[in-house]
Amino acid sequence: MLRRDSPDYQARDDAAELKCPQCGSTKLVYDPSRGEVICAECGYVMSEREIDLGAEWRAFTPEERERRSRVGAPISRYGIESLVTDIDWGGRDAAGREISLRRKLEMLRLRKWQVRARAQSSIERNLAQAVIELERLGAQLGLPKPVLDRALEIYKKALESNLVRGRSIESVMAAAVYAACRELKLPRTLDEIAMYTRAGRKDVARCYRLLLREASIKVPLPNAADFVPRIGSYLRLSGQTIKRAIEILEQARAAGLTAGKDPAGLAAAAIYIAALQNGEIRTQKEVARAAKVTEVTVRNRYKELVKKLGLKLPVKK
DNA sequence: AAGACGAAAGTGGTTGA
DNA sequence: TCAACAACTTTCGTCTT
Repeated sequence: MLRRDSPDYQARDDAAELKCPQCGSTKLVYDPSRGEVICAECGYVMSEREIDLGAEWRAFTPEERERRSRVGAPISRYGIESLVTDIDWGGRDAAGREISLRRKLEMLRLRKWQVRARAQSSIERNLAQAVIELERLGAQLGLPKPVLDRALEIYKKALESNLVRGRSIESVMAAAVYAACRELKLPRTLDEIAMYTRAGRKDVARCYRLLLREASIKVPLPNAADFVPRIGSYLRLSGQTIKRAIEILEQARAAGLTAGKDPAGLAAAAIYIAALQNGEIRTQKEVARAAKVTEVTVRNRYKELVKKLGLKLPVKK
């Protein structure tokens, strides 16, 4: 995902110097909910894929740490099954002797708890796998911790609603991650997430819809403006241009041009126009690539926006 | 030569019967 | 479950810079 030739890659290196690579300012603001470091001067987004590995709480005493910690020892992928013991029916001990009624009753009780404990552990076992999956996805997509937390919450909900049975843990978790991204307005497309999942896009999409319906998860509609900062920073555009693009989108929304259109395409078109107006020329191809849509879509949207909104473009010489 | 443009045919997903 | 449908993509020829 993070290619060596992408601006993001560059940005990550630059972030170590705590200096904006665009304007050189040292005034940097960290937005933990998005996992982005933003230049306060020009709006440049650096190292958007930074991951917060720490806990989101602080503890000053060991007791506090104990109380606030929600995790235990690392969960190992293997060997969980082998820890389970079966208690046999039948009233004989290991040597084949009849055992007392008292002992039998005690064993009955033990067996009952054994079964209960195992029923619970099946959920936990599933969850353990799911967490592994979540961490893998999170690392590959470069998602900040709040998103991962939220994704796990959603996944647990799905698990409780019996939505996981019959589906792969992987695809349900991918759907949960996608939902969490949408909720927290961290624009990741379904394709990006599906790219790192064996289940495939279709499967993930189906699970996602299921989540929305069955687990009553509400997700705000995708907003084209949410895509702008990411695309803008990829193209190394100035803060003004990004601001202008968002303005254009706001106008478009007010004029009712955004309904049913691919938000990424709209964002790309707005950026293309804004860049042109500010003299930071980018080709349609570049913008399209950054927004992960085709030139044609950028073109169609941009033509539409210019026409319907009566936007003025600088005359080309 | 590269970018912008538009037409036409193809694709995957949604909707309504 | 199927067909109609809208939006987007792919492809390609033409025009502009």
